[in-house]
Amino acid sequence: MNYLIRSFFERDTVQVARELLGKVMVRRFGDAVCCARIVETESYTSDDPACHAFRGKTKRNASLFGPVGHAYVYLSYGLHWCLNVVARKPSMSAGGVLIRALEPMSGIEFFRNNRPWVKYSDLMNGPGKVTKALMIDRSYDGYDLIANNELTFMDSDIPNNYEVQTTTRIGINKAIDQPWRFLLIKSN
DNA sequence: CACCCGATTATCT
DNA sequence: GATAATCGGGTGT
Repeated sequence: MNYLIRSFFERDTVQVARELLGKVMVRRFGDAVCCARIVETESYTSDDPACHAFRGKTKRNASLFGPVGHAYVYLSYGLHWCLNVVARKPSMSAGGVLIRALEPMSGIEFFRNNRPWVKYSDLMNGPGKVTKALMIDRSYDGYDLIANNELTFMDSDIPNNYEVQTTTRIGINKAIDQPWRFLLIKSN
């Protein structure tokens, strides 16, 4: 397995969101290497009213305008951190892919560290849960996910028994008809 | 500077 | 399936 390179993220944001399905999120806690498959993403770009960057650059969303392959981390509902990876073609001013859900593969005991009581199936099946399990907070906003190995992506093929689903995005009230949400579902 | 509300989750029933 | 929790940005006074 190889790490994803920066040019992977320097393409159309929707395409990156789709192709990120099945890739592996790698999280290192000290010497421990923990992996989780990406199973749900959403695309947000600066020409999209639902995107934080739609109304221009602010202190909060500045990372979305920064180099691709870096993280954009923001607080949702005053409670939860959400992890995005900056991705866009060069002609687009800002854009990112929201990592909405992961499926734990290895190092699960580390992912459970914060919340040992949660069911396996509730561990990373939501954007706020993803950041809890990965122990991501505001300090990772702007973090380079390509140049570092504490948190990064590995290339991987989608296993045979999974299928890709495309739906409209959820939890938003603007541009709600765009099919920019991508899921990986076990088909057996 | 006050007010409003959201790319959600946990914890009830 | 309803609702409380909780806070920083955006917007407009």
